[in-house]
Amino acid sequence: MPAQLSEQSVHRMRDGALPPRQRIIVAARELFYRHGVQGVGVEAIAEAAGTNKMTLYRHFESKDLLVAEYLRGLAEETARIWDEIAELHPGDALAQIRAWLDRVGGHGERHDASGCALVNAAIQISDPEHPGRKFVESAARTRRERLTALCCASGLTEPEQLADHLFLLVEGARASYRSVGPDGPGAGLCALAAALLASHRATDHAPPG
Amino acid sequence: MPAQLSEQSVHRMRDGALPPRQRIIVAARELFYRHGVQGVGVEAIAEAAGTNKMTLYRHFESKDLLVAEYLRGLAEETARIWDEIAELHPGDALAQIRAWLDRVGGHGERHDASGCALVNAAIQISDPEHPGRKFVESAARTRRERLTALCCASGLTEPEQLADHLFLLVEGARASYRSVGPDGPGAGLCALAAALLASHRATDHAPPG
DNA sequence: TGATCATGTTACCGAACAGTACCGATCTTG
DNA sequence: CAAGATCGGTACTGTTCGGTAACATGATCA
Repeated sequence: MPAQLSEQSVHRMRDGALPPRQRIIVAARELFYRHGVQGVGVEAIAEAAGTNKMTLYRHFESKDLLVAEYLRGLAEETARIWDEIAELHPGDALAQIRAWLDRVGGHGERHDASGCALVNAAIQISDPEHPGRKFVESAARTRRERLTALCCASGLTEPEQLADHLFLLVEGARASYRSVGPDGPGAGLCALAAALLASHRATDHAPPG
Repeated sequence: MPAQLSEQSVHRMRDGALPPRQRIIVAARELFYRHGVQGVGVEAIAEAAGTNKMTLYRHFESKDLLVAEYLRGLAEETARIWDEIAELHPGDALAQIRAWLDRVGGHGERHDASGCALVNAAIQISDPEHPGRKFVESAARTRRERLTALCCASGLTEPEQLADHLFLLVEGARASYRSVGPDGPGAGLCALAAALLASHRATDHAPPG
């Protein structure tokens, strides 16, 4: 087995484009998200990547492992988003929570986020032994842990409960985004979350307003 | 086209079992939910229904229309659940809300509910012209309207906001159920919803008892 | 210059898929 | 009993799918 990245970086400058492996991942990310993991074939991915099926199979030994790589990339992006937010608001847990809500909940045009795609994929993968499931679960666990840690550090009351509450709100907004559409109940997510944060300010529950 | 239901009820008593059309619907409901609309073929459905593909196609002219019928049944069940809850707690909007939360959120063993399956199916159906999409959308709209109406009738503050809040919580719990598992943040849904209802009791934080 | 490696291309395989034709058995109803 | 309908079983079509074999091309590097 030769090294992959170093060898490819040699071939990367062929015509200024990305190497085929990267193009395949980009295309897979788009198509898997739009049509579902089961709704798109490897040939369509290869074509969208500007290559062919054979080259795809030279880089991914099966479609399941390509799916796993797709999910691994999404989980990685999720973790990266948390890091970026932490760097943007160092030491300010509440600001980090708000930034996260803005990022994952402010889906006017943006749904390139990872959480929703991970959940969607998890729904479509019924096999519990699928090589990609562990990335879905680890991403969900990471997200929950980091959100809980932020809530604890923010000084708000009942942080664990608040973290789960925020988690469910965001996940619900994303889930309903496809079935109800962008005008659904998810549109008011930011307002709801803001009210929720306000209600966890004091020792007692205060109504939002 | 001959009448369907009357002709079939004649054949219903063949050996005490359901007629094949009903068996197909039951099997499709189970398999579509477990493996996804795209993850199960018509032959597997027919076999699970104790019949064969030919009989299936005598009752459903295509797989897409079988999927549509599946979604129509789910939407119908959603509406029926609301009616049952209304009959169980007549005139008591708050009790109806609590009953709904218990029903759709108290998923220890039960996930025969329809909302989650509808959302899951919506995710897997990328084609906006699919004959089943209208049932998904109408079910979501119905659920939101009825929940909003209940919140308005309950005398709680900011009913529309509360309705969307509850909707997102429940939807988030169901969405995370598959990716995170039953021990995920959805486990505390009932407690979260109870606290949310309490926080919407009065204009100011002064619960009567 | 020649060896090497990744890539592109075409063709192919076996399986599964949606959907159909046909036949025989069974049941209801006249 | 006979007509008519449904149902089950088998076999079939054409397509698409995941995956592979074989060969040609073009770039890199010794």
